[in-house]
Amino acid sequence: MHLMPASTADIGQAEWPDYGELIMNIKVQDYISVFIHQTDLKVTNCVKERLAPFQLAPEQNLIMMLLWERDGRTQQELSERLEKDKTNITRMVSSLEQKGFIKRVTETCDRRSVRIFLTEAGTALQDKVIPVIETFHQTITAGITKKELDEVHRILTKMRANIE
Amino acid sequence: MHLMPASTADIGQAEWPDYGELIMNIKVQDYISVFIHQTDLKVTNCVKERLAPFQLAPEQNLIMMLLWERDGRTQQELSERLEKDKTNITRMVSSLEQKGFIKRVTETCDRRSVRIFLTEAGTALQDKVIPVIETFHQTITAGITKKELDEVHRILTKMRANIE
DNA sequence: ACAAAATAGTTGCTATAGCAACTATTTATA
DNA sequence: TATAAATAGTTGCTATAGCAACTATTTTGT
Repeated sequence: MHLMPASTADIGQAEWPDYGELIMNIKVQDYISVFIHQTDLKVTNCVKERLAPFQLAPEQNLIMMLLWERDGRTQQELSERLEKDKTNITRMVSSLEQKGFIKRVTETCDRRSVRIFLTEAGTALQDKVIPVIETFHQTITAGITKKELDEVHRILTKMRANIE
Repeated sequence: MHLMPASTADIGQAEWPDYGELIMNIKVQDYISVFIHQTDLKVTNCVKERLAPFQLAPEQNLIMMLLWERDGRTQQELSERLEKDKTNITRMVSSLEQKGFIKRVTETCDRRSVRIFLTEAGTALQDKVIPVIETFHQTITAGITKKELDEVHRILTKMRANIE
């Protein structure tokens, strides 16, 4: 029984649009999808702030993390690992290239592919950024047990499965 | 102890970049923030698909839901209710206006404000869209108990609080 | 009453996301 | 082998998000 926002669902009433004028405390935030979205925005903004000193946007940072692990990956590889559209990868890689953190090298044996390598500046960033990311994750999960995190993960996974 | 992705955190090792080459199953998805983000994208895309037949984008739909409850709201009001930047509201309202779902009326007693009213087309949309949204929420929460939803809500709220 | 401050909206910029359509290159196949 | 199909990447378009800076209007404070 979760079709309606929690505030009305527990008292088991009819469809909410019918009494929109009567119960004014209905909020779109009561929809779990909206709540997840707003949470995501707050989380992303926090990461954005913390990475701003390094000229690294949050999603660009994910690319850098993969490259710090091992560079010379193709955009295709980055796209698969990050589960992002290849067009987004193209644009993020372009941005990282403009900032001088990576360079693109066309693959000789398959000239369709581009391999991404870290520049010195890009490599140097690792020791500064990784601690920031770790501190962020310590902060956001403070006072939350592994069991609770697993529970959130499990239920969000179920929601993903529910919508295919 | 959640600074590292779950796969390495349980065995209590040092910083992950140091053995990136050895343990290849580290995924950025193991970070709860990334997982939440990807979940949000999947959820949003599902809503987007279901609302596409009505020429309504997901966030535009939230504005419509507030207006179906009661129209004549100012953009300021919409901004506060949806916790969105006023610039986003301006652009979403412009889009809804272009599609002919709403009209803007400048407030006579305070000519800085604009009140948003539904057009006939916008009003007519309610009966078609609300069932789609309700079905979506039934679908995404299928097999998930109220207790589980509350737990997710509680823990996500704690994460929000952790980052202010 | 008048200047300063606050408020409501708009526009420009960057970053992200995802679809469609395109180029270039490689592979598969008749 | 010539052609079709697949693959890698790019560009254009729309939608969202948030910051900075701007206009217009109203309210405050002296």
